[in-house]
Amino acid sequence: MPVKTSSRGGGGVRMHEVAELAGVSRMTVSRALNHPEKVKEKVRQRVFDAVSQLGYVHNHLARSLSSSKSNVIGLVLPSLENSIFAQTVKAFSDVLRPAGFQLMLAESTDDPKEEEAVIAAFLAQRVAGLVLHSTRHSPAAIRMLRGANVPVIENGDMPVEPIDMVVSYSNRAAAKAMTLHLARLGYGRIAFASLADNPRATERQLGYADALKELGQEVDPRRIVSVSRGFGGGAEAIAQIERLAPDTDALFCAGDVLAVGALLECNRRGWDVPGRLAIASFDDLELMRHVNPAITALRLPRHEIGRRSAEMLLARIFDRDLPVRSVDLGFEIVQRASS
Amino acid sequence: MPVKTSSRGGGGVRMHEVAELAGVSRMTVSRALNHPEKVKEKVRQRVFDAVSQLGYVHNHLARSLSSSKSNVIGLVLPSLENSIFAQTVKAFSDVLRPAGFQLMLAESTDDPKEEEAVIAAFLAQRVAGLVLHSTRHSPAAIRMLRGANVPVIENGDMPVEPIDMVVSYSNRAAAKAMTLHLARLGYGRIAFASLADNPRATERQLGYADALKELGQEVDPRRIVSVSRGFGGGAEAIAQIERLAPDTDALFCAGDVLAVGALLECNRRGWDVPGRLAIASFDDLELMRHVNPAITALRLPRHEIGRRSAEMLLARIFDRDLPVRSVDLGFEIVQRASS
DNA sequence: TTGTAAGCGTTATCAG
DNA sequence: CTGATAACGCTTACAA
Repeated sequence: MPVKTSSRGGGGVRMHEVAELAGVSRMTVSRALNHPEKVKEKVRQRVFDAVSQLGYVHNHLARSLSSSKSNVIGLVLPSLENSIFAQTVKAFSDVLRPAGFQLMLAESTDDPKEEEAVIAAFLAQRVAGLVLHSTRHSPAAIRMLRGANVPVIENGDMPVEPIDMVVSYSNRAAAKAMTLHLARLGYGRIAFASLADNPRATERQLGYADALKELGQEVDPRRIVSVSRGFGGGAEAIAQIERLAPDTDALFCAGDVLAVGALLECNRRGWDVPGRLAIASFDDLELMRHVNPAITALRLPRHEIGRRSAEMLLARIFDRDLPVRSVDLGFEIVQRASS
Repeated sequence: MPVKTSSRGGGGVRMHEVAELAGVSRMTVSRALNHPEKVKEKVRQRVFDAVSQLGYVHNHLARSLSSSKSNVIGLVLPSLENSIFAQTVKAFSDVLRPAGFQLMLAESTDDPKEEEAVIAAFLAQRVAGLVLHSTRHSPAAIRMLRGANVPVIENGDMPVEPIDMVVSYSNRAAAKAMTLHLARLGYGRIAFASLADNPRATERQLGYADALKELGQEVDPRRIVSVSRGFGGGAEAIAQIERLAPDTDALFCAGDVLAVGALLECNRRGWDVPGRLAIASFDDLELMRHVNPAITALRLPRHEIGRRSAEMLLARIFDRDLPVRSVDLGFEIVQRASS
């Protein structure tokens, strides 16, 4: 028969032991920890003393299981390496940590099957809320999310059919606006550099096409170049343009890194920017302001998206009324020397 | 025939219901889920069918509580915005996800008190392991970690007194090596651009001083410039050098972003690099190879650090023998056109 | 304000 | 290979 011992090697201190040392019941310890105001000051102090004396660490696993309330939020990003997501993650953390929530992170690689697996894993952890930086999901994923009855925020675009809540901007509208901006500046042969296998880049390309249509121009396939990720992709774009459509006078890049890569390649070749070729970026990084010339870019409210998303999630978790479920935070064109 | 729905409104399906539908006990369901090989194929199939028919989602909270085994790893980074950490996070994720582990992320801002709070929060979640990208911790934090008996990896430097396991490189040794490299190239008045409040940058500065000493040179305080973070900091460094020590012939930057900022500022001013001023970076980013001229840099095995750390963590979690507890992955000097 | 009893949903253990 | 039973450590609901 197992002997009940008060001191368990390596296994950690239990609430019960804190209670004993403080001379109260487990419930009082629990309350002192979760709702300090509901315990008389003197008792509370005794409890806290016992906690620190024993080095007690509250078990949130047990708490979550018992209370059916988790304090973990799951974040699914297309890529963990992309620095633009860092701003969003940071914003989430800034709001969530002070509220006592932890962040769980995973990568979907923009693959619906992979995203589905990650969502399943997060639901298994009983996350209190979920943030998806994508708007395309497998039917199974959508079914799981609806069935789980968990607050969900979609982030990467304005989805046609939201799962739950949305905080984003429209890739298509933003790309259209930038293309029109370039046209207004006088550029008449605008090229678009895109990334393959990236649904957001695809939307951006649609926006580019929308703009050309509105301008009464045909989309010239020679001016749509699909390149690989990274700075090297920007250089590829320049090479392709020179080869296929050398009379191009402006290049709109689907991503910030691409734009910088393209600019640096122009620098290297001695092409005048914007004289020989204007460059514009879909996304704004600090770097955009520091290269020579500084790059015209779409400024997207990355930090604000994270903040608002986190706030809406918390509101839902705490059953507060939500005035809106879908927020379009828009974008801003920052005109700089590259165009 | 209507699909059998759970009797509990959004609360989720329990293992018990799966067991009933499959005509087995809960234990068999549990085994089928956790150790499929321990259940007869036919039964296993019945269980899986029941699972998908009911949309059952395994409750890892309950599993962890009951088994005292968590499948979450906590990662504490100095900053969530710094892109160099993205590589590490990615590497962790690549190893941990296939092994069935989730990643929990938090920011310490290089503040021991904040780190302590984050560690406490992670321990409360009963993480299976912890990764700290820092080597300076509050005494209380160290006490908690030792008491918790959790595998810990330290990452950002080679610590004097490791808590548990270490996978890193030595900031001091690397900085010394780069400084000596610049000297060997003929630069005799090398400046160092540092970041305030960054313990790793402080170590790097010590390495810089070590090298000068070895070269028989005095450390000239005019050549040690402390600047703010970001590309702007690089520009500040150039301005300070011009003002305080205009005869400086090489600038070693404590960070990648700083180095790029400095180079771009030189470009802007028309300073020849490396003719007027050579530039070297402590850290290598893809960007380093693309700017003009490409920047000489220390290549640190960021991805390898993440991979090895994750592997060692898993080894410890699964009680496998660990040949070593401390790994110095070293560094590499990549000589490019900027020096 | 504090305590008691009964779970929360799973797994360890041991018996069959 | 499968099942019964007792934990895992905490909180809810209610009683005092």
